[in-house]
Amino acid sequence: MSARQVTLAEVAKQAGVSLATASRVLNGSTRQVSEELSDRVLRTAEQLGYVPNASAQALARNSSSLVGLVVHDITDPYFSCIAAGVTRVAEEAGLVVVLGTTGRRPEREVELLSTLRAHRARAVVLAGSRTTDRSAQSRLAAEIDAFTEQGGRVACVSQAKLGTDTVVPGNRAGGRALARALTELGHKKFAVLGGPSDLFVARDRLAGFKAGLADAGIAPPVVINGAFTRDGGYEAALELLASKTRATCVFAVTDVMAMGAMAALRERGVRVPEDMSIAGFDDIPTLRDTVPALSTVRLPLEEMGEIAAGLVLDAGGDEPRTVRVAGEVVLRASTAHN
Amino acid sequence: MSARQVTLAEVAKQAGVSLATASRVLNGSTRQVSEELSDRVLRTAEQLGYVPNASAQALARNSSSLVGLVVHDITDPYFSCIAAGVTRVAEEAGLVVVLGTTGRRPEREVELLSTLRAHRARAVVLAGSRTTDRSAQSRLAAEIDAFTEQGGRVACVSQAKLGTDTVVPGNRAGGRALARALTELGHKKFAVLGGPSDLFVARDRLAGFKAGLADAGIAPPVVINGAFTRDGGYEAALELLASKTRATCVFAVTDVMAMGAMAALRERGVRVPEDMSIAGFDDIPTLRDTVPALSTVRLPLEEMGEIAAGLVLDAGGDEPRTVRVAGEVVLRASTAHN
DNA sequence: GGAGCGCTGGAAAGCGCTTTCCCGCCACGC
DNA sequence: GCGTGGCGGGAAAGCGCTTTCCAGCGCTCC
Repeated sequence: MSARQVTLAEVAKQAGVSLATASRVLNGSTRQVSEELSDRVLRTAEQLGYVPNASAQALARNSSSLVGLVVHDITDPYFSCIAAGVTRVAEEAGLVVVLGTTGRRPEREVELLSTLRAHRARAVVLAGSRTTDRSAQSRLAAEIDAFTEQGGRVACVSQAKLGTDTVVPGNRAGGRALARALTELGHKKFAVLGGPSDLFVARDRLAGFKAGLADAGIAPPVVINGAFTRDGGYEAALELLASKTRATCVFAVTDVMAMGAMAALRERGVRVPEDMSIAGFDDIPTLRDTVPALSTVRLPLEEMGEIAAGLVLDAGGDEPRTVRVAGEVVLRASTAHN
Repeated sequence: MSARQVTLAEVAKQAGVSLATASRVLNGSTRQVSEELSDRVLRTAEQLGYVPNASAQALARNSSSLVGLVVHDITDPYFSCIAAGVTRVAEEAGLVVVLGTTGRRPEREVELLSTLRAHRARAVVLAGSRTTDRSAQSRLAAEIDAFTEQGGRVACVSQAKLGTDTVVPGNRAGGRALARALTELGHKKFAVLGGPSDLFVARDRLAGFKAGLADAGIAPPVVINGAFTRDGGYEAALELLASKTRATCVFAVTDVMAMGAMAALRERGVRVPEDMSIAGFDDIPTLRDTVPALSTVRLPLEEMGEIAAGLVLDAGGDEPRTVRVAGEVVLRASTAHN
């Protein structure tokens, strides 16, 4: 194995031109090369099966064709949708996506960023949501600085106070609109399965929801925090039931949590929506066919990924840019009139 | 921006040692370095925030720390689960995962492999399923050869006759076992929503299913082919209904297709499982909470990703290895006695 | 008709790192 | 006492590419 690798030098020699000329032909430089030589080089390269060594190019050019993508958990459809958007844009731009997963550990995010820096990634999209953990935040900020210092660009999806380009979904506005829609169905007593309290996304959705209830002059909801996962929703729902709170409508800050919650309700014989209405947030495509269909706030997740990738790939000014993406309330069968 | 990048040379100079020594300290070489110098180098590196330039390392060592992962569609939970397994193992090994998506275009797979080759990726996991398309296969095989020639390793998930390491899920056996389980429920008339006819995964599951029916002395099923997606399942189910076939049980070769099919049935007023039983294949975790709960064949998807990554990362002999992974029939509420 | 210019091609200097090779030093053994 | 290894340190030769700089050439323009 390991047959000698074809190098530019070999192509050049075979084609009877200099290294410089071969390089110019095979990698669109500004310089012109006569058609004759150009043809010869192209043909030889083709024939030898030449593939440029990306590491060498990266080293010589001091910039690679790597784009980082950092998510908490790629099996979470929220992230996989964003990932799809990011990869599409990156691939169109001829770049290659490096996927890192943090497992929701903030320090892992820092590590990944550092690795990406080592690889001289040209840009990074941070899709994991920020937390209120001060020290984690500051270490992350330091890494981000180091990264941008080096000429790399960084964009975040969802809330971030990191001075980077950001795609901000309308978490608060969405939560608020959802609350209003639900009050219009006649509900008066709400509960919220709120995700980890230190997560900005969760906090914003909750805050918006509370504001929406307040708008309608309705009492604040009972809030039960839990993990940002299916199981988190499940546990939180059980806790809600155990607490004997008399809510008629539950808002889970995530579709995935809502799924877990519905499972819990079902197990306990609570019918949705007859006994309890439930709504989520995100409108995960994979979950659209569930029964009862989940009321939620639709976020254009793939598009958000695309936007983030777009931001991070075209240079832009020094000003951090912010793109707001609105959520749209979608009422389906999981919420009923009360 | 773009403050000068800290290089090994600077660290070495600051620490008052040679480049060689600094390199040896900072990248576990076989050579020993005295504790004193070692400490000095480490401290200086730390202090200067030195991060090795991965491209330069890759170039000098002629091997990178990149692992490729090629999937058709990262939003498909089947692939995202596998991706999770692959990334976990790769990250534990200190490697970095490059994610490529093909959008189910075979030529894109070839392109990606070529890109990965350019990056001197040390290994690639091909998770997309193979088709019967001869020419696409042969071009892919050529790229795989080129890749391995260069010292890279390749592993495939699911059926592949490509001479690479492979993780083979028990598609046929699973289909067969499922068929038997369903006949034991008393069903006699089956339909299959079969996915694209040129896809090995689909064919195998179908073939196994047919074999299982034959085992039970039951007539072959009506087969309706469609795309390997939710919408494919939806369309196929509509077609099935339109065909007036009198099946009491439908097998969709994929959970995702089964979801689409259930949606179609529901829309048409066909109750599951009362009027029609339905089963899928894969046991996608995200879909486990659907109602009615989907009967299926469970595949340990994440584990399959882990295994594939494991195969591809530890050198192994020249013999292509094959790891078989069994599917386990899980009957739930979507299939009823007949 | 010669100075100046634009254009193409090639030589060569890096890019930041690894690794070979060599050198000096210090036991150690006879 | 002196050859012999072994060992830690450094100089320097690459790894495969890009890009600067220069040389040569055919023009145009006074």
